[in-house]
Amino acid sequence: MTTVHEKQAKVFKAFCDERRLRILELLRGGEKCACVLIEQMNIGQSALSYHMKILVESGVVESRQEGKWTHYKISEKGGAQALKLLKVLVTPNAAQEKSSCCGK
Amino acid sequence: MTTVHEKQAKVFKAFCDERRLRILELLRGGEKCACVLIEQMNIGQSALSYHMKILVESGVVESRQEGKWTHYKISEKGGAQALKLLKVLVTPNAAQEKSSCCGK
DNA sequence: TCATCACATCAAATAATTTTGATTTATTGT
DNA sequence: ACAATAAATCAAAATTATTTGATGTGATGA
Repeated sequence: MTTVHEKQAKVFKAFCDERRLRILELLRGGEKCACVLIEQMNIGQSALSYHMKILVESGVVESRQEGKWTHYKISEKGGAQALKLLKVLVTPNAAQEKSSCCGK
Repeated sequence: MTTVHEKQAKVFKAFCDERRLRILELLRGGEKCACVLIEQMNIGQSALSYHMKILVESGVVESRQEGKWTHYKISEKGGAQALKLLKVLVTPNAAQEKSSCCGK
């Protein structure tokens, strides 16, 4: 079973790790193929693949196959959705309950 | 030494964990004291304290001491900063490099 | 078809995060 | 000053995440 919070957490997994932020920074410069990311990142092929999977599953990055190469880029749609979700998460509800505790 | 990516990752640590998302959801309803969070969350006192520390360090939540009670709420400023940062992270750079790889 | 390349996947090892229970610190009321 | 309470902190255990090296898969070109 996968809760709504699990799904939301998945989106932000993209941004809570140093290496993935570095990858995203590279992708901000435009679409990159995996081989470029590997050499720019000083990371093993297998580890990169692992991080790319997390990024793609977050929706923030999309991949495109071209022959035997895989190209990655930031997903406009995914980015927009992440922003929208974050906005909700940090915005107080319309209906504010009064904290009924601590004598307050 | 703490890199810029470490600092950025810290902000999104707030959102990449199920339990912290649940806490944030509760805080969206208004300021809550730790004791309320503990009973609503079904979590140990010590574990809650751990998560609250991460949330506060992310800047997204602020705490207020009132006697022996600690109250937490979503930080308007912190939320806005997180949004601003996320927008940058998912927005392509003005200067797009052309991927010089894979014969492209 | 065969060898090669790019990347995904797997299992094991390693590292980081989270939970738990005990202890400490600060605050309150007696 | 003392006992009681809220919550932070600590160390150990439990759980997850990440890296590594080996192997698998699909595409390419000879």
